[in-house]
Amino acid sequence: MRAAPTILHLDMDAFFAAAEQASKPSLRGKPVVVGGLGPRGVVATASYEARRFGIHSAMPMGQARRLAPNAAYLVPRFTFYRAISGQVMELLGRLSPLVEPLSLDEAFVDLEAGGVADDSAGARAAGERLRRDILATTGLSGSVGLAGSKMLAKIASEEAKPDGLLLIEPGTERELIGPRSVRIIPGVGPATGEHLRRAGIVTVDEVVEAGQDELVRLLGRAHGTSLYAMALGRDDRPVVAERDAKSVSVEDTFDVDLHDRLRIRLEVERLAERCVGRLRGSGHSGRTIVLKVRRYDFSTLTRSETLRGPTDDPVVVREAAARLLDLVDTTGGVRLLGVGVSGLADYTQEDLFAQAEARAEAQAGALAGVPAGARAEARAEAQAEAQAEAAHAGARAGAGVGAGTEPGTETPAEADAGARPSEEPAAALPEAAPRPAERRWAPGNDVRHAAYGPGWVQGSGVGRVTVRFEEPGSAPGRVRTFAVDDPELEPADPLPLVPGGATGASS
DNA sequence: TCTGGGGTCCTAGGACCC
DNA sequence: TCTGGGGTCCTAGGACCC
Repeated sequence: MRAAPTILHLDMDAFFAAAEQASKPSLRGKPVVVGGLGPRGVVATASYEARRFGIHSAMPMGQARRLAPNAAYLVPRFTFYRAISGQVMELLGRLSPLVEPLSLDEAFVDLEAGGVADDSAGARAAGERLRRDILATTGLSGSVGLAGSKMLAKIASEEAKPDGLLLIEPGTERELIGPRSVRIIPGVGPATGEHLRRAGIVTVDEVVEAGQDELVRLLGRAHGTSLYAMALGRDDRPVVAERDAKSVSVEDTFDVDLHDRLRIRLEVERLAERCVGRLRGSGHSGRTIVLKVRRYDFSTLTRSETLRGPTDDPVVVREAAARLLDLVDTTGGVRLLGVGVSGLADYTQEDLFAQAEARAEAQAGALAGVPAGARAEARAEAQAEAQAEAAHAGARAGAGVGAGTEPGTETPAEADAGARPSEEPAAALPEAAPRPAERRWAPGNDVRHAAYGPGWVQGSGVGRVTVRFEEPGSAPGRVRTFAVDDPELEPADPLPLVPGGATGASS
């Protein structure tokens, strides 16, 4: 807790929905819901107009549609949001070298480290200027919290929403948060909140009264001590600019439960390859393979296997995932499958492949007649050896591989593309299907018509697609309907929200 | 039309080692 | 002769966040 409120927390207001409203004039002032549009979709973001109907993040789409049948329902366009996020993060970077992004729409900034503010007046001025700059360059509003610690800055931005700024003067935090619900403290969710309520603890002041020992008894060592400190306003966590990724994972929920064991296995293998594509894209290899299975009854289990050394070989990961699947009873059906890799090492091993392959082949030959699992293990071990040697020899293995690609940033389409590494040993897998019409013409996607110009998909079905022709700077536009295979209509990139601005989106 | 996808951190038990 | 006591790694599950 520092003496001046120089930690800033920025949170963009209803980010995905606001970006859609900014890019689609006819939706401004209207309820907009962004999220999965399939039978098992949930709300990612609801515009403030939609929130008035009771719609909120993580709500099942079906429920949202019942509450607001006339709202606009759109698929998320991550490439577009990422481009806007990049503009915002760039503005934050001008304030300080210490910027800690928490997601596409949220970040901490250490103003003191940037030398832009060392007291309340300076911090407030920097926050107000930032909000103006964000509006000018993106057309969107963000809320700013300023305080002497991360926790309080985050609480402040939440209180300031929407489109506001709140500065918590150091020394006033106890009176501000004391009477409030414990749920305002980041990290206290539904389960912890309920746990505390049953112990008679509802407000932040009551957390303080309970004392550290009681909280540790109720919540465990780490959670108990940190909650007690937070309730007292004590939080010395620094703003950290670079945080290393700890894991990479991909998962799919299926529109209908999967029962066929072969199909389940095939999906696991595809997920494993997609996961490796992302792993490599981020310049990592990893040692622990995790399989996640959500069953028909929503019960979720994970099975993991730790290899002798890190790998980014699609075959090794695929075979490990398949072995893990053998440990799982899928009777009754499966609604979600996921594959992840953790225990990440900071390099890829592309230049080690030749060695590893040669070794693995030699060993596989020696192991003829040994079960597949054992062969894969031998292969992983051979790789681990090759890697250890390379690391020892140069410590520069894989430097620069995957440059320019951030982890976890693909759109579904990009992820699909990345799912098939060029070394691709998965010839046995079916070819990627062409993008189905439902995806190509998903509601919200940008299009361009040879005669009518830029617009966006309002809806599609039974061989037709309805397009509204408007763009960020235009007046609300008109709607026209076309055949889904109309040669004059094609998908398009998002247009800049602000004249002269760049979206950076190219896909 | 009940419940996404990508993460982080913590706990707890057993194995293993000194 | 009723069993030690830590660390560390691995696995599984759960809470939480956006």
